[in-house]
Amino acid sequence: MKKDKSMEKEILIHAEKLFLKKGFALTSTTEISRESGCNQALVHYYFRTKEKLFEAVFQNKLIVFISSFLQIDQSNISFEEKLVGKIETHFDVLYQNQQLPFLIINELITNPERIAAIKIQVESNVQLIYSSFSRELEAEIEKGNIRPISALDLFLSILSLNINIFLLKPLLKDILSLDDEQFNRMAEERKKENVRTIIMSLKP
Amino acid sequence: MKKDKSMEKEILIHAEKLFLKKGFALTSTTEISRESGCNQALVHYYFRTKEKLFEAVFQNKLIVFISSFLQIDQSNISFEEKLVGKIETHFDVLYQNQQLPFLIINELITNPERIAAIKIQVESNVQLIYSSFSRELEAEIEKGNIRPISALDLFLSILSLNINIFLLKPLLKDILSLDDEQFNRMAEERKKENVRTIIMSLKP
DNA sequence: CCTCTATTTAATAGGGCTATTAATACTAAT
DNA sequence: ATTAGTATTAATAGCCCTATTAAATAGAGG
Repeated sequence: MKKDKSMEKEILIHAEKLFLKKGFALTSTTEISRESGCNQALVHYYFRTKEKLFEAVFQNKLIVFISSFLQIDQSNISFEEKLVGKIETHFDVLYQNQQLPFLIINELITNPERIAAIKIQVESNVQLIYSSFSRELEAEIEKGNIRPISALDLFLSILSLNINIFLLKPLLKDILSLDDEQFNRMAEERKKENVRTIIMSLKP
Repeated sequence: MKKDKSMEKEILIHAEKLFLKKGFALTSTTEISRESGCNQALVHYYFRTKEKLFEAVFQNKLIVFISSFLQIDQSNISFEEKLVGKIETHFDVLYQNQQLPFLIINELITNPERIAAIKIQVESNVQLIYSSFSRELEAEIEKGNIRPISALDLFLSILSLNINIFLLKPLLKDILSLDDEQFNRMAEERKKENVRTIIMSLKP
C-alpha cells in the first residue's frame, strides 16, 4: 500500500472498483476493507454505512456518465460534424469507463429508489444537452438535410449503440475468444460502425 | 393459491418472477417461498439449491431469448423484408419478456461462471442463425443492394437498439412520467424507429 | 515526556440467508 | 384401517454481513 495516499482515499478507490465490477448488492464492506488493506470497521468509520459509501462512488460516476453527452460545440462546423463529435465523445467516455453502463443499469433495475438520485443529476443537465441540440436538429430537418426524427429517438439510438458493446463485453470476449487488447480493437471498430449507422440512418 | 397447480410449479413461477425482477443475488429462497405460499424448506426440497432453481429458470429464459433471433424464413420475400421481419420478431419477443435483457446482462456480469452455460446455448443455435444469414447478407452486398457490413456488426446493432429501451425502462418511465401503457406505446414506436434506423443505415 | 485528537483494530451484537434434518400431514393403494 | 410413499412444515445449525462500541495505537504540539 502506498502510504502517501490516505486510507480514506484507498477505501474509496477499492470500493469503486468493486461496486463497478459487481454492483451494490454483491459487494460487502468486508471485501472492500480486505482489498484496501484495513480493518472492516474503518470503512464504516469513514463512510458510516455501505449505502453512503456507495453514494459517494455513484454520484461521481454518474457525473462522468452524464458528462459523456456534453461536448464543446464549435459553431463553425456542420451539424453532421458536430453530431459525429458527440457520438465519438460519448463512446470514448464509455470506453474509459467500461463497467459504468452495467453499474447504472444494475442500480436502475435492482434499486429503483436510486432513480431519484439519478433523475436529479440527469434533469439538471438535460436542459443543457437536450434543448439546444433539439433546436439544431429541428432546423436541420426543416432544411431537409436529415429525415424527420425526434431528438429523443436519436438520443436513444446513440445511447443504445454505444452502451451495448460494453454490456455484452463478457459474452463477446468469451464467445469470440478475445483478450482485452483484442476487445479494445473491436470496440474501436464498433465506434466507427456506430457513427456510420447513425449518420446513414439520418439521410433524408 | 390455485391448488390445481402443483406447488413445484408454483415455486418455479414465482422464482422466475423474482429472478427476472431482481436478479439472482437479491432474490432469497425465503422470499420465493413467501410469494409461493409455502415453507422455505420446500423450495429446497424440490430444487435442492437456490443455484439449481435459478438454472431451471434461466435455461428456459435463455432459450426464449435466443429464439428471438430465429424466424421462419419465407424465401419468396426480399432480403430487406426478411430483415425487417427478423428485427420485428426479435423486438416482439423482448417486448413479451421485458425484464429478460436485464437478467441476462446481470448474470453475464455478476456471475461470469454462468457464461459457460450461456455460451453452450448460444453456440448451438448460432450456426442456424448466423451462417445462413451471413451468406445472404454477403450476397446482397455483392449485388450492391446494401453497403458493406459484417453480419456481426449488423447483429450487434439490431440487438443494441432492441434491447436498450427495456434496460432503460425504469429510468424512461420515471423521467418521462409514463405509466405502463404509455411506455408500451412508446416501445411500439421505438420498434418502428429501430427498423427504420437499421434499414436506412444499410443503404449503399 | 505528556496529552489530545485522529486513526485503526478487536470483539461482538444482531439479523438474514442457505441448507439440512426430523417430524408431521396428506394421499392412495392394499 | 394400515401402510408406504410423497408433500410439507418447524426447528435449527452455521455463514456472512452490517453496524456499533470500546480499546489500542500513532502523531502533533506543548
